[in-house]
Amino acid sequence: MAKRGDVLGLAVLGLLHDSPLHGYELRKRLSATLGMFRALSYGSLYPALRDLVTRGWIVEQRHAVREGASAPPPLAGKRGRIVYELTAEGKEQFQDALAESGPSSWEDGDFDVRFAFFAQLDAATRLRILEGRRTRMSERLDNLRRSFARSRERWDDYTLELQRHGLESVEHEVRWLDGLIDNERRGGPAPPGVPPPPGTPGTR
Amino acid sequence: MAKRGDVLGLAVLGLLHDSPLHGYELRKRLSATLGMFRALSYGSLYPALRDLVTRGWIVEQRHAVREGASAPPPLAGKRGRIVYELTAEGKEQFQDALAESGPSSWEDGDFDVRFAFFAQLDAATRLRILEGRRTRMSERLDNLRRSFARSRERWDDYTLELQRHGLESVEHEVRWLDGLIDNERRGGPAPPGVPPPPGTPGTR
DNA sequence: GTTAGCATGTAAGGAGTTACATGATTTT
DNA sequence: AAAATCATGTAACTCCTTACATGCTAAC
Repeated sequence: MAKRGDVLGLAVLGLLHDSPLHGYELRKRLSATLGMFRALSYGSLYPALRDLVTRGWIVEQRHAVREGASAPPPLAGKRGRIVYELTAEGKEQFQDALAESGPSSWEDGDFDVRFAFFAQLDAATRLRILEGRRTRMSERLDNLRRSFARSRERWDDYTLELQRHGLESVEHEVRWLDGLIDNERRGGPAPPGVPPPPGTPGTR
Repeated sequence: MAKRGDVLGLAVLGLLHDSPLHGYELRKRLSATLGMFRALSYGSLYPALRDLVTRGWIVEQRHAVREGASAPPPLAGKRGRIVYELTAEGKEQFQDALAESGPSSWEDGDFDVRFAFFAQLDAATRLRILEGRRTRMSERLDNLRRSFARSRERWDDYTLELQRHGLESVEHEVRWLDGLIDNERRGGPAPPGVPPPPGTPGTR
């Protein structure tokens, strides 16, 4: 990608892996899917695309008119769609970057994008990433719990409630990861709804 | 604050409202409490403090040595703690900015900080902010549900699972807000654990 | 023919991080 | 006396957004 930890670049290559797409469409998919629930701006996307072209990971195909248009006068100085396609080198880079299962891959943004393309990783790598993420989230949980216990008297009820809710969210995330790890270990190649470990026992 | 929507400035003023604090301590509290669970860097904090000083919202009190130290030779070119204290104007600014209950106050960062200082707002303003936030989150939920339904076939199981989990998190947030609004309407001045609406029914 | 949505781009700037640099105090 | 932690600060940089600007295509 542009650099180590360029989540956007990784996501774009991943989406282009299936089929070539133009910028506008890429934005829609990035916004709707990859844990990137907030709309990504064009001011971010287009420069990133140009960067990937410069690196040779993707190539442009310019189209002057709509797909349905009869005559395809390839380009006439006018502006049309620019469809991007993954190059062979882009594919390689994508696989390498995706399989990276070190500390950076358990951080929020990185993890989400990797998870979205999990189908393209082997089971062992998937497990390594999931377990790393779980450890990371457990650490966060411990910190929150400790700071929550410490601040019990210092803060008013609203601040405490905010912290309690944050704690709960992280606990939920850890349980989710537990389910996924379980599923993955069972050799279950896909998580169809993630059946919560039989009876959905108590909170911790 | 520095500008409309300066969450950090608002949070600092809020923490200083109780008692004067120095930068290092402020950072600890900001990291541990205000929904800002990730550690804030000094490279952000100190410039922000200087900015607030420039505006006259806070003032510096320099201390050359530790509190326990005998002689307090106020300052001798050496470096010591700098304790910041809210000015009268700072208090005003804080109250005004905190009570701002328009669209920006229902965005992620803004909402969390305002919520943390809810005790200092009147019940009507609290309710307005909570309801705005709830509407905002419901919108987000609708978008996610629509995009989830639309993409059912386009995506593999992992991507779908990621979206499902995101959806679930937002649903959880909406239920949390419902509880808080309920509580607030009942005149309940504080949320002691937020009793989930009696039986904690099914997920949706 | 005009509005709405598709499509691409640039410039400026906001809000933060990392890496660096310094020094004081406390603990081992 | 060394190591850990407390404490403050700067410079460079990253990643993203906003506001602007352009033009094409479809629908009313």
